[in-house]
Amino acid sequence: MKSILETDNEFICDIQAPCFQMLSPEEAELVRASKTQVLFRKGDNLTKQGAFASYVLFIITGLAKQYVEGDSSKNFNLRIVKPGEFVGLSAVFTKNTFNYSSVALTDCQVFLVEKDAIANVVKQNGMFGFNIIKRYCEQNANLFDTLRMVLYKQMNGRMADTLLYIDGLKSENVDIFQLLSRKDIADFAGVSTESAVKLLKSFEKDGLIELNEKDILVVNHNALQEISKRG
Amino acid sequence: MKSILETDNEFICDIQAPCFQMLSPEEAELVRASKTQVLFRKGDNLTKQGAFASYVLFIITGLAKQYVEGDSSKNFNLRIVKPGEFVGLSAVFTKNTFNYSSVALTDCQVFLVEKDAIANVVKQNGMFGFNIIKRYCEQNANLFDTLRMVLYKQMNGRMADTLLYIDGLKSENVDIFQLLSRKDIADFAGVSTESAVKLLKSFEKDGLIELNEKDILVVNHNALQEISKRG
DNA sequence: AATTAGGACAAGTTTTTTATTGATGTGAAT
DNA sequence: ATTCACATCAATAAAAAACTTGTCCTAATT
Repeated sequence: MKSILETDNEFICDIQAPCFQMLSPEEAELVRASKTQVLFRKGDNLTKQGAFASYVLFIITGLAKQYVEGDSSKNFNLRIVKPGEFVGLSAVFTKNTFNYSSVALTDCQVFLVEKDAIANVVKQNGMFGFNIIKRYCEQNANLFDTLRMVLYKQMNGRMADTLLYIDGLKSENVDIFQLLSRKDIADFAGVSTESAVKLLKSFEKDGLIELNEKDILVVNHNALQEISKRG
Repeated sequence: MKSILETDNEFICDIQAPCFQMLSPEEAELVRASKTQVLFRKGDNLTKQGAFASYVLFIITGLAKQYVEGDSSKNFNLRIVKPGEFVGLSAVFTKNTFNYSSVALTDCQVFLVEKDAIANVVKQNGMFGFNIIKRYCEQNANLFDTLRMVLYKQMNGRMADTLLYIDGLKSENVDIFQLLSRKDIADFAGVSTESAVKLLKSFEKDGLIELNEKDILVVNHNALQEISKRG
């Protein structure tokens, strides 16, 4: 009898993600030996800000949101994590604790690999290491963009950024907006929930977007980008 | 500026839990050096079944529920974790992954200690080790009781057990029932939610308990124990 | 001093979740 | 074959979250 939560050992070999394809058989074995697969259900925490991070998470299927926690329910959303992406890469190299939380927006099949295994493989396999570092830098760059956004832009610009970002995920995930509450969107834009509601209404009135229940359709892409630029 | 989520380093010294009192200053320092404190918000996962377990959790304040996950939403609740108790002790000695999930029923201030630190202190300090083992054995014994319950008892007996167990927590935590849904209670008794509702009604009709909204008052303690014994 | 940006609060509405009840089905035990 | 001990399904009611809107307040900008 095998629980639905348990791992099929063959799974890692089947992974289509480019970064695992470039491993030699021995390296793949190294990873395989220190990995486990977990089904995170919708709403489960994948990581908790401040908790010890002894492993890296690799999303196989499902979507999660990554956020930083502030004081009492003041969260700020950093990004949506998609299949093929890592969470907690910083754990491998330096940080011993997660510096953000993340939560499953849908059920997520996730791969956990102990950080030592990843570190060893990185040391052995330059191409793999390069890829990991590249991913890490990308996330970092996005973090700078985010920082700039909250530092220099005001509500309209931030909401425009948020909408453009989420809309960009729609190609791969049509129902992304169904998974997000107004509070989620507000936490991406760094505004209060009420302000988010009002901003969305006003964007709709101005013909920039269309609101259908929870779904949001970006109608005037260029104008939104203009607002984003103006700040 | 210090986030509410961050640790006050002095906290561990102030801990009143007997098991930390018996450490020598150097041992306390060892623990302190590999610990972190995290605020888990109501609904956050403290542990996730199947994820790597590199640390032990010690509850300072708040309540959590510990449960095993089965197939799609078939969970079974093991226990309520109270302040002064550990979660994940098995990680220290053998198991590399958590074999259960747990979730905060209220906001929880939790202490995480890396397992190596605990292991080292246990090796040095016999009394501390004895205490840890004792706690671990207690949890284990409860597990056997639980196993017996689901193996040999049927609905009425299981619900009686569940009510007696939760009622036993009321002395320390009057509003414990407010924190539990009917599904939670059902998952403790290992019955369907609908059966739980019906059982509670029937217990009320028989004058064993009183239902006031979410709160449950055990009126006839002895009769419940009798039902528990009969199975 | 006046305007602006945006949060806080309050109150109402809608949607989602939880709880409840009855009816029906099933497999094990008699 | 029948009963027992449940689970499952469906429909409804009730409670809790989430969403919406308007009003007011404050700190920064003009």
